[in-house]
Amino acid sequence: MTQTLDTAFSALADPTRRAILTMLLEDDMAVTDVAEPFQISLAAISKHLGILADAGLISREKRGRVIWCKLEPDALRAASVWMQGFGQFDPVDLDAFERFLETELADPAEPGVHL
Amino acid sequence: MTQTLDTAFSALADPTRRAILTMLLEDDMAVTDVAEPFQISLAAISKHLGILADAGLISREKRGRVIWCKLEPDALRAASVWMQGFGQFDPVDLDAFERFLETELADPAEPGVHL
DNA sequence: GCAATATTCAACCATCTGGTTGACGGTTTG
DNA sequence: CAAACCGTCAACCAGATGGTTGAATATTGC
Repeated sequence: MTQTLDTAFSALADPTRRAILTMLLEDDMAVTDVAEPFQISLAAISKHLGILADAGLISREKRGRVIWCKLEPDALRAASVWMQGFGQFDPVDLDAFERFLETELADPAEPGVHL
Repeated sequence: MTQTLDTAFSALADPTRRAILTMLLEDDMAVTDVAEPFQISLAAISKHLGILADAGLISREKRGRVIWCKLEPDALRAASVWMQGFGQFDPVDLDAFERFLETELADPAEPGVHL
């Protein structure tokens, strides 16, 4: 968790990592379960989780031999504030967001439409 | 302007590019003027502007031998919506944003505090 | 204790990124 | 027309990124 904006935005730039965050929105998950829907190796997922953790976007807690991953939405605050300043965006349109998540969830890392 | 989220977030991940966007927030600028406060070469700035344009975050218009760069804040909308969904952030706190811009403007690409 | 499970580490690879320099193509201006 | 200016292009480079595989480290269950 170093330079908030640099690490947060570059963490968010990868579709696999955004898909992981979307999954964690539903509930905390073990690393193996996070990896399950993706075709890439567990080690690759572990790296992605490390990047998300460094950016402060998730936290990881070891209980027994399982590591639980938890979304940390506060880390998005700085980035969100920065962005909103450019567009005077309305507070989020939750309907649009729901539709959006469907496309994100539909196919975790395969690009799809994405607005 | 391909996958909106991928290109937008990765464009925003670079501090030089965020500094450029911040400068363009004030007014449209010619490429040479955009480059002026930075120590890197004009060609490097030209590349950054290309990346910002590909992400749809700016537009470029040639008038005579000068190319004018213009902020296109709409491109941030999708990314902003995506992010707000994770934190249910309040509509932007403009005071925080002002303080934030000061640190961004203080030293264009040198990291500084940044929240 | 041993085997299976959960996760990371280390080495490696191909590709992308951000920077450089020098040459080039338009556009003014003298 | 020639010189100066604006910006991009092309080739190159060092370092980061995202992926792989195989070995290593905990922890659990039989």
